[in-house]
Amino acid sequence: MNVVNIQKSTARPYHHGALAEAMVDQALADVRASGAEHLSLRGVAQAVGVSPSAAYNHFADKEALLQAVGACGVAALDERMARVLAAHPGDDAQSAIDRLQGLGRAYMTFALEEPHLFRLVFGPTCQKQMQEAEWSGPYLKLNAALDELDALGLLRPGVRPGLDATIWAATHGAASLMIDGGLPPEASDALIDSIERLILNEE
Amino acid sequence: MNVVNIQKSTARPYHHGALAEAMVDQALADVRASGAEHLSLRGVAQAVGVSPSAAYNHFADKEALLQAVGACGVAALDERMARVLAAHPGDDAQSAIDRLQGLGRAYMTFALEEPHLFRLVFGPTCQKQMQEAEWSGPYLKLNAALDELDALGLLRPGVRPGLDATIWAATHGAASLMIDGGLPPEASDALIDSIERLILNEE
DNA sequence: TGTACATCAGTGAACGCGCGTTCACTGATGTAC
DNA sequence: TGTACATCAGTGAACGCGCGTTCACTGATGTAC
Repeated sequence: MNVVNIQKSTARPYHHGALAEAMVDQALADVRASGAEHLSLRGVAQAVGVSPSAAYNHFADKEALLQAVGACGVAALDERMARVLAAHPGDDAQSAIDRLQGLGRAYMTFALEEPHLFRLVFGPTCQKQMQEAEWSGPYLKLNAALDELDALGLLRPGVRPGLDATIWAATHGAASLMIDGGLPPEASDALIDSIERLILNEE
Repeated sequence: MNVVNIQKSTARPYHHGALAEAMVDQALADVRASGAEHLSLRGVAQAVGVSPSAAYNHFADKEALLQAVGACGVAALDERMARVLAAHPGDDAQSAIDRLQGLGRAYMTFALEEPHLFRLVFGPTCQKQMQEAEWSGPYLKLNAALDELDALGLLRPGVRPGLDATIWAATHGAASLMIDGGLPPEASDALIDSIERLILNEE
């Protein structure tokens, strides 16, 4: 008899209020769970409790939603790297080395813990974002870590030019290969050791 | 009036004869052109001139076809690398260095020229193949090239353990990043220079 | 302070599509006697 | 050498599905006077 009232009090408001954000969150969760290639706009809308077409008030198309998810992925990686830097402040040699090690480890850990997100971030869907400056965060952190090592005289002479790209490539490649089974997950420690042997002055 | 005869003489035989091979070839072309994610079993069947269900006499499912395509991709990469080795025989230092350089360059060129195939080969579809020994070809070639450099005393001391994985990772990472726009295509030369500076004894 | 109205953010039904896979079938092939 | 028959490799129709996107619409919001 008071069913109407109960439903009325429970009813969702007609306007969601933060639909764009809610859809990105849901899509992020879906991608994390099963990969961008299985993401469904309709599925996201349904999970959020909204009709399929509502999405088009906030995103041009499915790809735009995926790009937003990709941006979250970059942010997540960047945050992990920032945490590493915060955990190893200090101007001494050991701190600088720890920072570089930690950045590489964070990168590979991210890939192993969030393989689907990692693939989206670096995949064709997010190409444009990568070409633009979206990447400055993680890349600049690596670059700065190398500059610090160099300033402390820890790098072998002549080795610094291009080293940022090389180490990024090595870390990224190891991450990718570990995800796909080309290298075992334990390879990350060996990689970090190997890189240090290559770039640091013998003490 | 002799339409029937003409058609008869032109008619395809009921049995294709080499359908499996023809489908792999067609699928390979399709993947090359537009990526594994857009491959359609029905499309391949149609292009080959056969009904959609005919495929199931030769492949368990679509993924099996894709794995066969992936195997072709690995073979193509391996062949490029083999050609490089053949082009630089010789026991001298320069030949050994040229071989390593050439292998890396071939790997990155393959990625840039065949990005879709590269992604398939290293993507989740072919994970099992990667974990099994399918990979021995390219990887063993790299490993052998490093052994040769080491035997000639060209590597910096202490640097050889794990170097195969590190260089594979760096090359693979650079290839991936160039495909996705994270690094410009010209980065491959810089990468090769950088690696040489890292691993070779100063002359 | 109240009201008209433009704008915004939803609904829900429909369009049109291509897909992977199954099934009962038939034409072709090759082998055993 | 000829024939029966098992097996192989196709056909083509159908199933069932979920998808991205569009469209005309309506309820809610907020702003100008």
